[in-house]
Amino acid sequence: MAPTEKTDLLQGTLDMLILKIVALGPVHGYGISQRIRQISKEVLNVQQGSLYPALHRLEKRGWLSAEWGDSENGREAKFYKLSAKGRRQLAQEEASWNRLSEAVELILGAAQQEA
Amino acid sequence: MAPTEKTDLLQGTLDMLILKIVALGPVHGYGISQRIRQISKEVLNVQQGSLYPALHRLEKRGWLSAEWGDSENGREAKFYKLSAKGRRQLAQEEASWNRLSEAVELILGAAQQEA
DNA sequence: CCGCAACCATAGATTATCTATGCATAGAAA
DNA sequence: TTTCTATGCATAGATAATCTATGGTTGCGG
Repeated sequence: MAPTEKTDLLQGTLDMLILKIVALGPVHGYGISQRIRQISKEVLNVQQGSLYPALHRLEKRGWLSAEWGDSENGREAKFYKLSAKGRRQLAQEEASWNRLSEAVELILGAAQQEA
Repeated sequence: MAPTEKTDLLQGTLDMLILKIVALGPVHGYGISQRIRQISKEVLNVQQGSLYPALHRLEKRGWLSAEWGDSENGREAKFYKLSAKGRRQLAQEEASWNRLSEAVELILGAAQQEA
């Protein structure tokens, strides 16, 4: 019930995470969620109900392109590739993340100060 | 218009930031937003429409207690103090933040790997 | 044949934050 | 004295992100 426990990821980072995974090489949707989980050591768990709408959103914005193909398990899967526009977007989002997370760290690192 | 630019803070961190600031000593609402802005070097800017509802939420959950008093500028202001429960909550949220932000860093740090 | 993992997808609920607005007062500036 | 700005609290409504809950298909191991 505690708000921090029911959140599987930090709001606002999903697009960046997806773009980053796709930047590592073409991959299908299901594989993206697997890699995010694996690389994050089981900490980040993207729900399918978050993943697929996000992928469609990113594609619609021209940051990803999609193409049907065969997965490693011999099944139909939609593979995504990063576009040049997507690469620029990823860079921007990384910069923004760094800026914001550093700012949060500043607050968390703030020590008691006497009046 | 880009989603990352219109965000003044990372979603989900506001409660933690407020609790942390209040943990530094009793402070009124307006002062909380000022300190967040100052300590974060003008990066984080909490809107009043986000701040006050958040304060009421935190108070209702028993993490903060409020009391009217006089501000440094001789004006009526509501001062907030952290409760024991709030202190525990803050610790939890910090732990959660660390876990999640480290996970994000793992993804961002992931390098190309050959198949 | 049955069940599960792999794959895609959408609808609706929940919730956080922002924008826009409103009000009141102290002090500086004009 | 009037006016503007900063200080201070507050709410309503819009926006948007993510989750929960579904639903479906197919390949493979038991």
